[in-house]
Amino acid sequence: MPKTSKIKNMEEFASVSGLSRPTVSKYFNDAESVRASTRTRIEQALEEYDYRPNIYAINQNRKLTKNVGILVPYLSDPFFAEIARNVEQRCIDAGFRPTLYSAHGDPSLEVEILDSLRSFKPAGVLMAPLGRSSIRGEIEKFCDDVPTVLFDSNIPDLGLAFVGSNNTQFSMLMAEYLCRTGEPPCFFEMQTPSNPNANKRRQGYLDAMLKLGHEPKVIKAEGDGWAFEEIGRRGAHEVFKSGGFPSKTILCSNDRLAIGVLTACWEKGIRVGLDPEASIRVAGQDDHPLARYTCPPLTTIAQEYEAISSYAVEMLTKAVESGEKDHESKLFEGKLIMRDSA
Amino acid sequence: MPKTSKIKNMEEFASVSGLSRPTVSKYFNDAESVRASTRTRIEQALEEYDYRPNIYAINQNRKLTKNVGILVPYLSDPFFAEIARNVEQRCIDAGFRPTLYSAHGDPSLEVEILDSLRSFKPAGVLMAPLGRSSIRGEIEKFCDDVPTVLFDSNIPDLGLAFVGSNNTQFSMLMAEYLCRTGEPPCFFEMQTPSNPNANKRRQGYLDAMLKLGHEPKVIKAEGDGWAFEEIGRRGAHEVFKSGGFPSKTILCSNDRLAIGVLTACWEKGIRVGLDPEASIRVAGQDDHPLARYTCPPLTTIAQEYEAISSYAVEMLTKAVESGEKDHESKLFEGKLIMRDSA
DNA sequence: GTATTATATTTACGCGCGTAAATAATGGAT
DNA sequence: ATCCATTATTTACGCGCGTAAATATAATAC
Repeated sequence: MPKTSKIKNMEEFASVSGLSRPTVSKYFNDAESVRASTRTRIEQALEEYDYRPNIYAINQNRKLTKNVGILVPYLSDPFFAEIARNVEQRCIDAGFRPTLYSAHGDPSLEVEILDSLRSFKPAGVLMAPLGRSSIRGEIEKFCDDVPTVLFDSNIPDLGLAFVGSNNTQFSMLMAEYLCRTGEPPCFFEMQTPSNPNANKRRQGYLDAMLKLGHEPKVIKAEGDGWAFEEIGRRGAHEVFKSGGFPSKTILCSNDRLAIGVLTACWEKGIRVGLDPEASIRVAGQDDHPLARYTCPPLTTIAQEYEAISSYAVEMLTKAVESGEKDHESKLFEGKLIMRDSA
Repeated sequence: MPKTSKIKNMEEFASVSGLSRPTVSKYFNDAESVRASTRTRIEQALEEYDYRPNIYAINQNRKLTKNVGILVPYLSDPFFAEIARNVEQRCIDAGFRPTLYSAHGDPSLEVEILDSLRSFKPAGVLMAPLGRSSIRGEIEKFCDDVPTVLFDSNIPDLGLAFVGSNNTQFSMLMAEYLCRTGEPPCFFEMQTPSNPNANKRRQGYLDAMLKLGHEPKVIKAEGDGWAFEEIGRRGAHEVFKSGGFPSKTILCSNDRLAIGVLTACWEKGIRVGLDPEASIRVAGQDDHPLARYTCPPLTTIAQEYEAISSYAVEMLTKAVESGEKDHESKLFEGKLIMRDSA
């Protein structure tokens, strides 16, 4: 395959493939828009001469690009890494060119990213907001300008749509399971949770306990930021110091917190799990990629990663194509994943 | 701040700030290149009118953009997420515009990304290759065209530079520590490791054992892909079935594998750690973000995340600015992180 | 104040492509 | 062969900016 001479631009490429530039241009915008015989000629020339249209020149003149921005709050969190991977793939499948960004837990960086995203003229943006600490005003302005679908964490009435999990149901489901199988759980969470999902989860717990006639007990761990495991570990140690948990069953607001609690238990010599020798049960929520590998493996609620991803991208595609702007909201239920920790 | 009228292009912006377009253009290319008084005028106008140059038009005419591509093999692996975050930040500090990509463990996707990266005309690329399964030819062609610094996993003689860890030293250090403090370790690794670092680590173990006069014992876990924890878990169970590990000390090729081994031990009811009741010691390598939170917390070798990141970006910056092409290689030593697992 | 730099303006061209309109060629059906 | 509908070509303009050269202006030195 001797790529004879370097092709510099579409003009040259058109001439070596024996066509005119506008025709070739049409092909690159939509391969189906040219006659089959023409398509073959272009594709043959493409194999022989390896030419790619200059993306900068392309996008300069297109009102709308095929770019899609994906923004998550914290990419080092495997949960977001995993969902971002999913979303990215769906975007490619839908014919977009996704680019991945992480706010690294910093609200001002989040706004900065949105700002630079603007100049990319994206067809749309898929965004999991930082949550509590997000600067609503700036995000709102962005959503006004760019078709944006929110996922994971909602900001009421913002964007084209919100796709996420029914966090209230998550905690209810788990609380009911825990009540059914042992001592009613207490609820362990961060004092200043980083996003509103945590509030929904607490509420779900409270609702379930009320419904089942048990007294709810909420315990809060101090700490800020995204080092959830450490916050969970320290928080649990604090609780141990001041008399221990009010129940032998601990429902954690999320898996990473639960992982920290497990570590604290280990450090205290407290055996966790279902077997008779264990004195405590611990459960999480999210089905973190490593939840299956904790000791004991963590009982949790699985998010519908794939359903959320595909639905979010579907929403965006629909909105981009139709230009509609009616706000929609879709919540997926979680599934109980029973493992050995509870 | 009444952003009076929408500014469409640099011409308009120049006129509202009372300057000529070429001057404004100079400012955006390098703010220091214009007189201080001019700079202030532009920046004042910038606050009033919010205008951003069209990045597509900019990059079309620049021979070299300020874009930098960052490519890692698997972003859902917290190790790579963490190092990518570091590298990204360094790039921003160095005045680049980084964009993050993950090959998601797929060699063909890796090549595809490089291919699309090409059309971005990046000033440079920072790449952690997939390793064993990388398609050398394609990557070589890419490195010929684009200034590329490899990190984490080396491909001999490719790119401007390689920056990574001294993996041989990692295993030697750990093996020596383990020998000093208990029964000499056996080495647990994947049968088909996903990158050449694993080979260096095995060699380091072999060297250390030879030097200390112990018989080395290498155990291989079956399995392919990036689900290291599962491979480690299954592999350990296989070993247990066929008589158990040849030593009470297990040095794992990496932390994720070790996490799987810990899980298998838990499932087998085997107590791991330093305390007298424990029957097995397990150590890992990498200082995975969650290594501190396993039960027991994992003794491991810490990679110099930040040193590697900053050195890699430094190499790239130097090469981009000077245009030099001499291949350089820099390895950082690891530090022993003693925790309770060994 | 004049000479010397440093910086800004004017003018003009080019980048690689989208896109529109008028025209020409092609292909299939009758 | 004829007509009509598709599809390709020709021509031409514009996008927003980089960039170069010649010129004009401002800042600094003496």
